Amino acid sequence: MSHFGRSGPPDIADTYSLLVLNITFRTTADDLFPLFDKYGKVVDIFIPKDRRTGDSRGFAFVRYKYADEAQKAVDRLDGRVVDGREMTVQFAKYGPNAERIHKGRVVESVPRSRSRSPRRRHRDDYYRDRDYRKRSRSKSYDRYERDRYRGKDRDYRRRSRSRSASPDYSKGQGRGRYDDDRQRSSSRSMSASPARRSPSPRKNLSPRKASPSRFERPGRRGRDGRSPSPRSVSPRVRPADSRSPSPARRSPSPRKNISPRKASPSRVERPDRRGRDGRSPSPRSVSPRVLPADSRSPSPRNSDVDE
DNA sequence: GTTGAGCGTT
Repeated sequence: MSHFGRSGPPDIADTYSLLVLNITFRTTADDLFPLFDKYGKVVDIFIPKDRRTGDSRGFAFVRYKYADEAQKAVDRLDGRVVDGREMTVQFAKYGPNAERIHKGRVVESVPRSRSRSPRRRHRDDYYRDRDYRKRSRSKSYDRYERDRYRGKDRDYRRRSRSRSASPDYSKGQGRGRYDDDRQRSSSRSMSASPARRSPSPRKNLSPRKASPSRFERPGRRGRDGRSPSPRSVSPRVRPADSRSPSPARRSPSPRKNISPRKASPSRVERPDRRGRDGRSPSPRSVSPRVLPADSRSPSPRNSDVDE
């Protein structure tokens, strides 16, 4: 039960919702309650869950009774490491009580310690979606549509951000994961210097921490920190493509290709977008014609141009 | 067992 015993939103007449982002997928309202309750009266905590899987989505809504307390919680708990993850606490913009917050002075009082600018776009989307829902007749259908659209949009944004290379690497964008993966992969060569992985590059602007690592649970932070991303699992492998014996032939097995001495730190971006996108759900070649050894067409053309 | 720059519950 995500709620505290009530089935549904409590009295939102005088409550102020806070949006808690970047929490672990296993963090529950019970875990967040003591944290937020310390700074004020928490009316309710709600953690949205996925309709399909039922798991947490990674964010939660904490309702405070008073705005000042909520703001204090935002100032204090924003950036706090919970369960090995740095959660982001801010006032909820969209929601049942958003109007109330907007009317009040809280909307302007938000310190916005961490400048998270790119958010207007989502707002637009949300409003657009909302409007669309009004026009739509089927509600449940719309829900699924929204979910689907959201996932797609999310993926697209991720790629865009990756290329944009925003200076504010809040979470490293998986850089640490890559390093870790590389390090583990090339166990023989310890060239990968893990010195670049900073625990928390962001500046903790919480001068006085009531309890820095009070609720931090030892031992659990390592599990989420190194979540292996499926994107970097296997580079594009071309089956049955032994033609064009170029000098730098890429052997079918990616493992061999990785030469230990070649410790070039140039992390080339793997254009795995199409791989993940699954643009071709239908196998273009169910039976990849196995090129016989005798019929190996030299094909001087560079077959690398696959883009 | 799986994700992650994200905004809501029958």
